[in-house]
Amino acid sequence: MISVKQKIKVGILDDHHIVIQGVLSSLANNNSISVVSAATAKEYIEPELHLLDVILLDINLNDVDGVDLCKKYKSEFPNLKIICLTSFLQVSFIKAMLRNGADGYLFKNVATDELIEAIETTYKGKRYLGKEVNELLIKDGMETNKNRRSFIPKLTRREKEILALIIDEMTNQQIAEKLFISLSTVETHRMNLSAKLGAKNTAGMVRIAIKFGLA
Amino acid sequence: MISVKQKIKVGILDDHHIVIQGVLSSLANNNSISVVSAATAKEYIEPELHLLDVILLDINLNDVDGVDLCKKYKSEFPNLKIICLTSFLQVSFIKAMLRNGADGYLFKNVATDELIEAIETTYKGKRYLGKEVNELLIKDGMETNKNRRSFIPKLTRREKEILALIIDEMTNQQIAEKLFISLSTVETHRMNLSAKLGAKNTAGMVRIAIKFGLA
DNA sequence: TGAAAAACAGTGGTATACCACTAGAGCTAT
DNA sequence: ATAGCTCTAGTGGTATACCACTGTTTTTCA
Repeated sequence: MISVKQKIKVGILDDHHIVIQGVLSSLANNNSISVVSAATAKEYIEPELHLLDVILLDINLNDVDGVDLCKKYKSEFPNLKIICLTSFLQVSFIKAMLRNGADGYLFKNVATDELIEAIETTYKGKRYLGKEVNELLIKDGMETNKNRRSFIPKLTRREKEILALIIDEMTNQQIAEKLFISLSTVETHRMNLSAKLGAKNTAGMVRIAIKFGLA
Repeated sequence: MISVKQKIKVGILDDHHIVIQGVLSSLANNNSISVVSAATAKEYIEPELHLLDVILLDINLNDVDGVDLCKKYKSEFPNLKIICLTSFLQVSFIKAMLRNGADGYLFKNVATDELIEAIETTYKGKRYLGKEVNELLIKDGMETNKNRRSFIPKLTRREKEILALIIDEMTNQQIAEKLFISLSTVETHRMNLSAKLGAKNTAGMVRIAIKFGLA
């Protein structure tokens, strides 16, 4: 593929040099991502925020709360994608970050592949949650479900209907015929479902749906 | 689509006229399937077996055991596809029929769509089990699992590995790279998995795998 | 009753899965 | 040691899913 596409401009804000080093080396050989800014204190990176497509943000910065920072950055730069990269693997933190506009959430032991995928995915406007993060939310969702408060994404009636048919091995075409709607409509619903569930493809959608108890 | 393809030649053997009538009317308007033979006793249909692509076979024939019949027909006409169409929704019968070479198993309350799909699927050489049948086998598989005897399809080490990666939302390409094998190989494994699990697509594979406890 | 949400539908792609078929290499258990 | 798996890999195609983007109509409910 010969294309002169723009590299994704990434920034890092993290207390620990070692983390920054790790990310830099992970992304060094990647030709679709360039780290244009890295800092251990927010003062150093804030003047460059407007240049960034994606920022990797830690939660436990020594002087300020990353959760608040997330909200602040997101309101100042709505187009900036924020990926939380942290060692806090706690549902409360994850939910707080997502509520405050974070586009991704990764555990610090993330593999290079996943880091790259997270950056590319959020850059494209989709949410990306690390594997452990997803599992944690699902587990939490099932538990809190009984407590009337759940992280289970709210699906509309039609979406649930279509989700069930997808799990039932029907193709979009078959679903369209069954529900007397057009193929496009089914595809649209499917895209929305995929986004709401945070799935990357059919396999993920089915897995998440079943684990959420939606099937 | 303008094509002069051969219709699938189907036969029915069932005690009850009403069932035969139902199948005939279900398939009457279908232009890819033609019912060329229907009978309430085996003597009437056996001379025509060699003409058939697919036969719908009941289990509880008044004079003879359909399970044995299945084995007999299959050995005489290996290319004949046998779909068991019965009101016996019991695991023991289902297993017996499948052991004896049946290609499909449907409950008699089957919808027209599913009947057609079953015929087309088995005609193409794939196994087709009705929805209720599948669920029953899965449930049974999970229960008997504890008793050291299970209907869970035996997957090879590599197949399990690949199945897990599929459920983990990886594409064939990504799996190939991860396992250092070619895309073709992954596709082959995927096809085998799909067949072993009796799934029609990724969605089904994931659903069945999770319900079998393979994930 | 008016705004928001949901459902519907299209265009125009690209990526991926699905499928039938063949076939060699390596291992493995009677 | 040989028949039968398992794993590997290919060809060449078709079907389906994926995706961004835009827009209209219908329903819901504050």
